[in-house]
Amino acid sequence: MPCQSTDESDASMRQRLVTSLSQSFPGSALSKALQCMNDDEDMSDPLSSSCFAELRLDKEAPEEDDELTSLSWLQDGNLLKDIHCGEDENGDSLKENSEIKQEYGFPHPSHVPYNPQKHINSKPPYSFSCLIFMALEESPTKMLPVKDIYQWILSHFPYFQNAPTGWKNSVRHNLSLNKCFKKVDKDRGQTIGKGSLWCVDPDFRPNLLQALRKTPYHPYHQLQMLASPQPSRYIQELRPQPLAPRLGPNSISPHLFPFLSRRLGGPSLDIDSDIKDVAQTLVSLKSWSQAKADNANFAQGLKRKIGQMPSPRKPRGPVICTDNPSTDHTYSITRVEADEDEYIPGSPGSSIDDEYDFGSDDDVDDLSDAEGVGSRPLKRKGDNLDSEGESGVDEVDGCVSNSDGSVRTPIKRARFLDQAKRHRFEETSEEEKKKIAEGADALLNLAGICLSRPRAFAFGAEKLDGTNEYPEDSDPGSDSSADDS
DNA sequence: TGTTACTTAAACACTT
DNA sequence: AAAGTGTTTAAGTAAC
Repeated sequence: MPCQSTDESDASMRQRLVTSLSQSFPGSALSKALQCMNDDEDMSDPLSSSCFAELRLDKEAPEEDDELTSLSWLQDGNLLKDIHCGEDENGDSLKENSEIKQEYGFPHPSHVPYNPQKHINSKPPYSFSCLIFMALEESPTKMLPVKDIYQWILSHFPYFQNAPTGWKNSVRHNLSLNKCFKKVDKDRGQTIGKGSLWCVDPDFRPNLLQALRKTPYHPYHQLQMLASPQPSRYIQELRPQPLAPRLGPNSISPHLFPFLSRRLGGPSLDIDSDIKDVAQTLVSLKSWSQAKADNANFAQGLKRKIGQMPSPRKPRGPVICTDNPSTDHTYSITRVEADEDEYIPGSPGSSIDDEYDFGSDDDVDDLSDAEGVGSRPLKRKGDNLDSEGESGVDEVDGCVSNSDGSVRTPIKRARFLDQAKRHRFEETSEEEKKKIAEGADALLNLAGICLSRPRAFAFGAEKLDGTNEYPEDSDPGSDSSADDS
């Protein structure tokens, strides 16, 4: 399934990209930024400043087959299965259409950026608790009756408009059972008719943020942010630590996607700056793809290095409060410790972000928190006693029991901290691996997108209105090497 | 293989 | 009484 190749010069490619994106975002800062960049012809090798610079200059892969440069190895492992090339007369990729027409109710394919307004047949990749959380967070008062939660979900995820009504039951079920949500006291004079107002329990908000971070398709939120001049606070809080973030399969490389990455990882809320970043990234990707074709060792070395990395299916958890899934946001969650590292919503450096910081030397305690050392058992709503079999904490000596029933005593905590230190050392010594992994993640992302939607650049080319119109021939992988794969 | 997270379905009580 | 809401139980799937 060869992709269309292009003989266009980089300049003309850039021009077409600018034109297309400008049309997609008429009058926006992005258009201006693109035009500004277009006027500035001095686009000196943007690759050199990206994470791929190191990959491109990799000299350690002299042997093996040349066809690796064609990225065909991506397909060897069926990584690109179900990915098709081509467009229909409307400019939509055939792949896109095939997904729209896919059988109803299936989970959204992981290799395609999720657009809830477009992939209306795809089951949203968010759990109900995440959906409820988003609804509540986007509410001005941070509290909603179930009816309005239904409405928010319906309006933001049209999938549910045709879904069986059972999903409403699931929403209510979640509200009832999920400890992250609680009813607002009725004595506040609200007259909302039936039922109560529901809100997020502040104690568990970090858990929900964490859960949302763990879900793929953060870019959806990023796009929402672009469209919204004042993004919801929780979106801002979805960011990881800027220092040496761990990138998961769906994470954004700060080098390749500075805009998205900054949205997830940086404090800046300078929209224009970010838009310019994403525009530059788009052009950089094109330049990168051409530079890549010139280097026969590129993909080969990348492949070899990826082989040293953990399985791509295994999430390397960009964001975790703990390694223990039970400490997430579930019905039996463990509370994020507020005593040692009190969570202050929206405040920089609050606990929700600490788990990202592997870059400082004094963050072992942060790690410990991230591992749930300071976690506290969760009691079910209305319960005065810990549930049978649930983890518990000894309030006297601070021993913490894990969800597996083991108790983390102070001694165990010390051992654990030692493990955390060792882990961090390994992290440091694996610095190169991490960089390669970041590049690999981004490359897989890029390759999947470029082959499935040959005129799209990751998430950046998606229109803010969600209509998915892509710049023509802006595909960084549409060079001949990738076409043959 | 067992555990956990999550979804889905269903029943039932309560409220408006 | 009907509809909506809230709670609870149970079964099933998927990932780890």
